[in-house]
Amino acid sequence: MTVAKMLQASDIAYNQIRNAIIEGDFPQGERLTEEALVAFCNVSRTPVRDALQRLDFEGYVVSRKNKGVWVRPWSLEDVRAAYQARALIESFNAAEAARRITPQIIAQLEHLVQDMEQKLATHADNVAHNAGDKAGDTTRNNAGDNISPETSNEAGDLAGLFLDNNQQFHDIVNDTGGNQSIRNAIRAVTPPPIVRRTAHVFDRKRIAESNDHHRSLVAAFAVKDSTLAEAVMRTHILAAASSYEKYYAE
Amino acid sequence: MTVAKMLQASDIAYNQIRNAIIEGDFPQGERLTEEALVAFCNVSRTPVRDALQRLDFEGYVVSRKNKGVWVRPWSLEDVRAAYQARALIESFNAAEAARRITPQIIAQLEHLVQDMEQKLATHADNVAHNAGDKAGDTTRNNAGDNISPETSNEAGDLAGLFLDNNQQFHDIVNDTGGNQSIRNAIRAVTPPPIVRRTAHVFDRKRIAESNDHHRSLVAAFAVKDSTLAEAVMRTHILAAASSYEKYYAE
DNA sequence: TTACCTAATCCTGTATACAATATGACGAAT
DNA sequence: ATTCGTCATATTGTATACAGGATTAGGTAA
Repeated sequence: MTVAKMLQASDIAYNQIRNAIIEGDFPQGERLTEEALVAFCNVSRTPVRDALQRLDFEGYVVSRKNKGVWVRPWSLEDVRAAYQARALIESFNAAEAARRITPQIIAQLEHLVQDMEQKLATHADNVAHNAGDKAGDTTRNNAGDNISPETSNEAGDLAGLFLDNNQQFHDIVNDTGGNQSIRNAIRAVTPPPIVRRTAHVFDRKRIAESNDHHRSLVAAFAVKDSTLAEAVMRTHILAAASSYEKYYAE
Repeated sequence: MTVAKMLQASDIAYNQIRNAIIEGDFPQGERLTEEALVAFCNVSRTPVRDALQRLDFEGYVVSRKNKGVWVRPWSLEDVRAAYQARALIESFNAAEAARRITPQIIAQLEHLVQDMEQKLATHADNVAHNAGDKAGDTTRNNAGDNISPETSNEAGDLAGLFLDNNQQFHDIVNDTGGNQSIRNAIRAVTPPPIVRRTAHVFDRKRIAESNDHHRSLVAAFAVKDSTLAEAVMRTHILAAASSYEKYYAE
């Protein structure tokens, strides 16, 4: 019995505002008044305020007490810092994941790698950047019983497909590390706006390269080589940072 | 002109609930209904909900959508994980701090070390554990123009004095590292409830030892030895974890 | 007795009116 | 002309009433 998942107002607000920021409808640095967002989302101020607090935590907006909320600007320096931090923490966690890995998890990762490979073979280059607001499940916090979807694209362009695939891959690896604090730290240094922007910067060649990193990581896991896993993960993340820099240098 | 700082309702709720959790008035695992907190704090549900969202982010409570909020239980395993993560990230940041250090910052750190040394000399052992709710300034988010006080004890026992001193020391070092993402990550793996609990576990000998670590760190900074600074910081944090484990083994 | 269904109750989510604070414009005094 | 103070306006913070989902108790059927 599929009951047509009912979305709560705070989730509607969260999804719509987040999506507008990602799509650039609300430019960086722009002020977001609650009143305007109420009109934009068709919900009341209470869920809008809830959503803004979440978006603040996740780095989409900056909020100043009694003043208001602005779309968070990300300087190149900010992005560099985020990737540097992520390289440190996520590679550390990859080493631990290599120690705890199981055949089942390896199979899941392998499936994702092959899936992406197939998509690379069958899809044409950059089609369009439509990220629908297709009402996924929601999460209230980072430890609830609902799992955040982070979904964005289901039949979209290659970059969107890669974004989802990559997200799933990293989620599995990060979970395998097993340390909840590390997971929180990774979340803190993996700002969704940047991940999304970076993915959309990737061309076919870069996506293929990234998938190759995933394949190498699976190979390291298969022999439980934690040192190699750590190095591959660091390479994978720093390469993404490099691509981002290169793209924005133009 | 000191105008007797006016506290907003959401801050009152935040401070009172947090303090009650720290003091153990709300035991781990206990459910906190909004209604009860309204009575406890004498503010309405709106600021109570704001406070709960903040406390959720900071690890004081866990929140489940449409269900409610519970005081977060910290298992020994959770604490171990937090310290392991903190050792990784904060020591990395200490290395960067060593590269960016200035004479002014060294002077500040030195002052804190000497201040603590004097307190060690003049204060008697464990007096009492009173952590007043003395209405400090507040912060809305982690990037606002208000600075979080994190104050807890001004004329209290030695452990309380150490807690403040230690907090200030680490804040300065962490800020010196300069990478905002790393700072966020450190925040994510430095759960205030655990830091406070650990500090109250420290006896005079452990406090002195900890202050010695601070002194060693300052020495490493003075010669800009980033490798040494990293190692000292790791030692400092893992030693705290060890003390915590030892204490709770009894 | 046990499993399941129903209904009453509790509690969280939402809307909205009101209060307090910040912002900007206008005018007076220097 | 410039600075400062005051007032009007805009916007955030708070209180509270209402709506809807979740939990539990009671009762009925197997």
